[in-house]
Amino acid sequence: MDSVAKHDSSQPRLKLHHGTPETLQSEVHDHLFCLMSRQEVNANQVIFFEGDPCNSIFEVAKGVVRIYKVLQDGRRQITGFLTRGDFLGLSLDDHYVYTAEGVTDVTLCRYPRDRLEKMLEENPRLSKKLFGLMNGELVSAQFQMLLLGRKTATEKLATFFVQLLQRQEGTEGSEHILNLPMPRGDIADYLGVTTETVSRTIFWMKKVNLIELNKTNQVSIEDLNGLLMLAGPFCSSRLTGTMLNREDRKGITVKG
Amino acid sequence: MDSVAKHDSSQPRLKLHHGTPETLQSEVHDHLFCLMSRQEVNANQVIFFEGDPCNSIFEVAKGVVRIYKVLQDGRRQITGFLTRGDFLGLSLDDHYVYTAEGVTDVTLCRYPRDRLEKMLEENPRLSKKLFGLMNGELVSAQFQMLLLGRKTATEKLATFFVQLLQRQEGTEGSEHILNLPMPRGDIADYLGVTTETVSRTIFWMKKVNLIELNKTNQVSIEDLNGLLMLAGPFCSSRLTGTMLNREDRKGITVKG
DNA sequence: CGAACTCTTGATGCCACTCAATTCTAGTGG
DNA sequence: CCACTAGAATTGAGTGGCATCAAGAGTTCG
Repeated sequence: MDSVAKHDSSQPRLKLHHGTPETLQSEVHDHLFCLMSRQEVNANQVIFFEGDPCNSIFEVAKGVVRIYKVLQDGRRQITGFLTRGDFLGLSLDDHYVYTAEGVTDVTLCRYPRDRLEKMLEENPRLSKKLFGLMNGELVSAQFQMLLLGRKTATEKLATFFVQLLQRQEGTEGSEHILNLPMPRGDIADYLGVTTETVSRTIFWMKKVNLIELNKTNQVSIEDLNGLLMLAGPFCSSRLTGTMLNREDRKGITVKG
Repeated sequence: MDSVAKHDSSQPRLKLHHGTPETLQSEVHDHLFCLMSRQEVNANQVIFFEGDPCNSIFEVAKGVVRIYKVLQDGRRQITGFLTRGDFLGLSLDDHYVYTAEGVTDVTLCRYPRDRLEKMLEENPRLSKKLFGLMNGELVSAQFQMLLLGRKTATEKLATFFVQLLQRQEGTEGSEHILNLPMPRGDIADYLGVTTETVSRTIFWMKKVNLIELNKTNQVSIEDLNGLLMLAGPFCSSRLTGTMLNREDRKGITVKG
């Protein structure tokens, strides 16, 4: 096979899942097409539990999935929201290391793990692509650790909005309309804060004209630069270009 | 060169880096032996900066390395401490995504990235091994997100101690002596707290007889079960076996 | 022995959590 | 079409865990 990518590249999309170019997903998908079976999952339905034997690997075709880990007393940390093209359960472990649930109704492509692994060994190209996928996840995991350990609630929310914007870049006609398919509690558990804090922070952002709240699940971005400043320049390794120092950020913070 | 591992394997080690069996490292090491060059790094010396062009990949042969990301104002999040057998800069990106420094004096094996990548494409076995390595890192990154987002300072410290114990399992004669090669500030930036909090928490643990403080950089574990309870049952996916509920943990917390 | 650390300890303050009440929203059945 | 209801989101008041600021005590090393 020649070196030209097979998949549709008609429109110049900038969609960056977890910092990984979309080309990867498509190519993996092509490679695995033969193994695929479909699966539908309802909102809030569990796809698999942490600790379940890992027989299948999934690709999200439609909808949003949350993956998370919990402590015994119920404290939950959502480690990612997965959308079209993202992979679920991608590991060499015998057991899933996190629980996966639908946020919305979800359509999944399901690949049997044993056959996938066999293909991996036989096909270096595929192997490299999956390697790239995992790498992207690792990179975004490190960004998330920075966020969880060192950012304030406001900065966390700002970063989250910027992340979502990057993801849906090019997919929506309106550039600064941001949909929030997940409830506040999910956002909170993703950012390591409480729902109340999410709510209050969103209100604050509205007050200082960073965003506007259209519906409960939809905000419009009024001041992208302001958000970027709050989020910090490296919020997901691309999109920034502008280096900004602390003073600038402070300027935003007191503005309202 | 034959297939027998080159480095010392005289004693039955159970060392689990980031949840990955040590066998992986050895095998990768053997595969890459031909490419290797050595490099010495002093304590607190930078190995590479985040954003530097990524021409080399490193394996830690001796010493401890910290990898971290920073915000503009200097807030730092350490995303990992790497020891013998761990890989540095393992990614397909053109630039390093974190900064790496020696905690102690460090000896590194250095592999040129381009040649490593070529080998990856030609050698599915090697590819699979590296895949496993990355997978392990991803798994521990998810544990760390749970820790950073949802655990209290005390639980964080307890988890950290248990992690270190697992790592040095089998390498030391004395089972419950724990060495802390890194300063308090590093521990703080790894756990998302301040040095003061680390200091106070360690003192508290001593007070309630969970640990004993031998030297500044060495503690002895007096009550491993107590630590495990505080850390939570899944603190790094193995070693636990015992499921414990909230009440038990509370019991510990008030004990002193 | 003193300089420069790192680590500890104390006092105070604030951000975000907790608890609680109200409002909003979406879905249901009359 | 409009109550009615359950769950989600917001809002408010009060608290507490951890950060901040500031000394003081060890430790290392020339």
